[in-house]
Amino acid sequence: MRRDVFQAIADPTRRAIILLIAAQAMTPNAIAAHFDMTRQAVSKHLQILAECDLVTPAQSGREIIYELNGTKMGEVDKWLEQFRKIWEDRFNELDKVLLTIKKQRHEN
Amino acid sequence: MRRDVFQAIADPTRRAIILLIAAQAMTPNAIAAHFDMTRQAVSKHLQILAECDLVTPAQSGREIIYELNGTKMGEVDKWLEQFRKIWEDRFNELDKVLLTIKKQRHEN
DNA sequence: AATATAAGCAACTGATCGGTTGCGCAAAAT
DNA sequence: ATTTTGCGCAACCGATCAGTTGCTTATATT
Repeated sequence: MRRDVFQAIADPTRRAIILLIAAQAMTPNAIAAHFDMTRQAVSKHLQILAECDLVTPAQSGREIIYELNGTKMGEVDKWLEQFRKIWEDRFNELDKVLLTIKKQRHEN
Repeated sequence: MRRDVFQAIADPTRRAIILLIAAQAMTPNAIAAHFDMTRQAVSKHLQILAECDLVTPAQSGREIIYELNGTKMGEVDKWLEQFRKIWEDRFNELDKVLLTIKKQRHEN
């Protein structure tokens, strides 16, 4: 059971769920309605997301509302930080040739 | 064959490889020396990383030097961008109670 | 020319994954 | 009080995965 954030966001369905409840916290049934798959399947994904604290369940009567824990996403961001410098430097190297392309990137 | 960047960085070994060649471009054999696994296993990982352009092979005689394509990591960063606002807002909501914690976070 | 080395490719294997169906339980609705 | 609804849990299944061994090819070395 290696449940880290990276493995959690690897699945496209899981990413879609995250995006969905980012806008609005939801019950498993409500989430499942957005996908072509069983509630149980969605529940499994939610369980995985909950295991690594990407999502927090809040019981309300017989319903369980899952909401996004946005903070946890920072872990991925932190890992990415290591490379941010590299891909910035890479741009600096190609200064002359890619200067125009760089400009375009900043324009949109 | 769903070879997206997210699936690529899901594997811990793959992340380690990325980190390794980020510092220094390497041949499969050189990379394999850093892990407790066969060269072929590493080669498979490299193939996956290459398939989604996270890594670029450069033939040099009979050797193939794999180097990191840092730019590609931006795709993950772009996806993360959607949530950056959320996890910043979350902090603003909890203003009073978490102010001290926020301070601690900024101190280290 | 013979040998050693670097690497990709193919076939196989056990483990994990994403999904299903079927069940039991507790909260709402009737 | 009975039924419906929302949910988690468990067992099962086919597909994919991470790793292995064995082979071939091509470039260096001797």
